[in-house]
Amino acid sequence: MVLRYVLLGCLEQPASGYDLKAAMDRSLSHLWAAESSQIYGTLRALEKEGLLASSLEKSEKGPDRRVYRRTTQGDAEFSAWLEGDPELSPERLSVLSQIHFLARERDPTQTAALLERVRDKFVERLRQYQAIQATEANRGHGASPDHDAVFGTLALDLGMKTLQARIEWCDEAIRRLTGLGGAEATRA
Amino acid sequence: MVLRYVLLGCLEQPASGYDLKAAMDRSLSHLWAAESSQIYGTLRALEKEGLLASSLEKSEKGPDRRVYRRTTQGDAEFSAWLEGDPELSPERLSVLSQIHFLARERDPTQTAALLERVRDKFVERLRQYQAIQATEANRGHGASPDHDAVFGTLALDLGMKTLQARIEWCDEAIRRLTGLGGAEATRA
DNA sequence: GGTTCCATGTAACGTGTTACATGATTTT
DNA sequence: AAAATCATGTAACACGTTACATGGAACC
Repeated sequence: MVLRYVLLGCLEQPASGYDLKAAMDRSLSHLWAAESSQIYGTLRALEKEGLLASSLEKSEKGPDRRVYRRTTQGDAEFSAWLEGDPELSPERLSVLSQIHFLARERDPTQTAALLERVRDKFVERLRQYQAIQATEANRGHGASPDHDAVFGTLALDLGMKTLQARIEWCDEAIRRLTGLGGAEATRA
Repeated sequence: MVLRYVLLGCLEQPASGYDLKAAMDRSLSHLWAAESSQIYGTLRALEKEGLLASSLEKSEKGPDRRVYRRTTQGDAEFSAWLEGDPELSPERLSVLSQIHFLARERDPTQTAALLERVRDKFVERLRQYQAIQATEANRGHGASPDHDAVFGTLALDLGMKTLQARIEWCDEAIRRLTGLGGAEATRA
């Protein structure tokens, strides 16, 4: 239900599935990623529904391209989505299950060790985000001053804030666990 | 790849699919939820792989129950998962796409309004978590002092910290946007 | 002639949801 | 007799990933 609208949104200008895949890999990858197979399938579905129309065009290099463009119906449906209710996907962080069962079946030291590893992964991901942010800051000083500069970083900011909160959570949990293991529980 | 291990983990004591569904709804719902159909299917798959064995047993009320128990192989595989590498599922918050395109196609005021609505949803979810935390604190003062008391709240704490971070992000983004709309951008 | 890039797809699988079917037993 | 609860499932769909197939055109 989301890729549909991402594709519609990317189709302000007519484009082929190949173009869209490339565009998404380039500038939307940390927002929404998709494989070619899924993109092509979704485009066909959108055309069948009447939100897109396509035509075959000769390519300068390579085989013919199927170029999609939004129909008026497509414009309308995209607008409706834009202004519609924001939907929050349910969160499930799978690693919590592992922590839960490990804490039940093993001693606090092992759970703390697992939490350290989880923490490391969060930190690593945070560093990746910081690296992306650094490169985006570099290329974005002559291009588009307001929009891209503000919103390119918005998604990254959210990711980073989320990660920082989770890293802090790991730290606190580890503190509580090593406290339990070393000194017979502080209170509880 | 996760429900498998949640079920294995819940099967310290033999239980039927129905029992497991009930147990998960009761105490693991904010960790990992699953529908009956999926649980029954996964149980059959696990039996086929040799990690579980089942037998039909008469029920006091209702039809016969298929009761599953872990095999030695099941024990081994569950242990391996417990001690294995923690996996972080890739995050994609679908609402970011909506924000992205709205910001591109509409004025900052509308984007700020969307962010307010997103914020409201985060706040509502946070309140739900707080309510759960309150009820869990009440029922958990005679039962199991260390384990459940500490780990029942761990997952909730993470959820709440994550939500708080996201609420702050909304606030900051709204501030930036209304700044842009009102006073011609502070810098950039 | 081989590699790389362009371009579009198919098939199979994995995970999860929704809706429904079936039938027993217990409660009202 | 009807409704609720116990208990197990099937079928269809939705979304997404992985792996592979096909073939042209360009570059070395």
